[in-house]
Amino acid sequence: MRLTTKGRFAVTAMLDLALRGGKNPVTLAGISERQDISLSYLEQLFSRLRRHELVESVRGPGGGYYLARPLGDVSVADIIRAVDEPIDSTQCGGKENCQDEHRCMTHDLWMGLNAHIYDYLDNVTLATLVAKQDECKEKVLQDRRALKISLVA
Amino acid sequence: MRLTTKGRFAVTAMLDLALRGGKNPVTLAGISERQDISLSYLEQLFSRLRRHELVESVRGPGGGYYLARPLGDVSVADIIRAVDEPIDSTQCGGKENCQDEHRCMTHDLWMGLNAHIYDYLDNVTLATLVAKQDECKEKVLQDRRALKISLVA
DNA sequence: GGAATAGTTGACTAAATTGCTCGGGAATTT
DNA sequence: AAATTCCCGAGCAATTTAGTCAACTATTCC
Repeated sequence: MRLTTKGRFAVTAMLDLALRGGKNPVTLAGISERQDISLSYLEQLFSRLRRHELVESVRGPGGGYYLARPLGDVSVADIIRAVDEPIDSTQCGGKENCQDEHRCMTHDLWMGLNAHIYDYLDNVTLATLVAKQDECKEKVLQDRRALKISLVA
Repeated sequence: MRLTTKGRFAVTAMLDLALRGGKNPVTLAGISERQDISLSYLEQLFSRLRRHELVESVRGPGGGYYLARPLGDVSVADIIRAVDEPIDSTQCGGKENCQDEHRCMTHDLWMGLNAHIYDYLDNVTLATLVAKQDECKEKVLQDRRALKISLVA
């Protein structure tokens, strides 16, 4: 599993999609502007997201992308898996011979670590993130209210 | 937090160090051979690990590296933090203005996710990995015994 | 039908990162 | 003194990241 800015961009974009996505599709141009990601890069990312059936597209005016599944069914791990190349995993390329001390070490252990991280990211869905987003918004409102009061007082 | 092959190499090397490290320092040449990582690359990685005080070095014949702390005090996150560049975190570069909807999203949420992953990796130490390694060895021995029995029978 | 909108695709590129070579040091042991 | 080993910097090929550009197709609206 690789965790790079690429995956971050993809998650951010998908989250934008999740937040804006009502009945109408969301345009890449809009995401590009709001999230400050270049349009062409988004095109590349969404090409993959579409091939992995995480989003669906509508062409023409009023078109754009929308999520192919409910928020709770799209995990962060799904998104990262979609935009990152297949990852050749370990250097021994799939030989599961645990006999050799080294293989066992580099292979098995790191894979276990990997699996655990995936496990976690598999359980963080867009729904989770949207919920947190709402929480955050709520907090901002509260802060503003508090600020107003302190200014008045 | 970035999770790349670089960090993987570093963790693998440190694990090798942990497994071999008795009273005598372990040479990079040895790690290089056992783990199939180029010596020069190891030198670069260990230069950072040393600067982060995760390892200590002894020069001259019979020299090498040894862990600067007990196994349980070196987490995978420590290692990755050491070899990966300071990571400029988010694009907004540290402005904590949650006011703006986008910043809040890309910044706060991803940072939370990050924190969670770190949280996990902070709790996986070399001691944890060594324990797993021993488990694995045990398994191999059992398998061999089973194989022997089935061959004899 | 024609214009505008948006996705689709492919080629190409600049910059950064990865992983490595080489060459020379400096410290330490024998 | 010689061998060993860490130390360090320059440089380099391959890959990845992030992006530009250009041509194309499907769709909607007029």
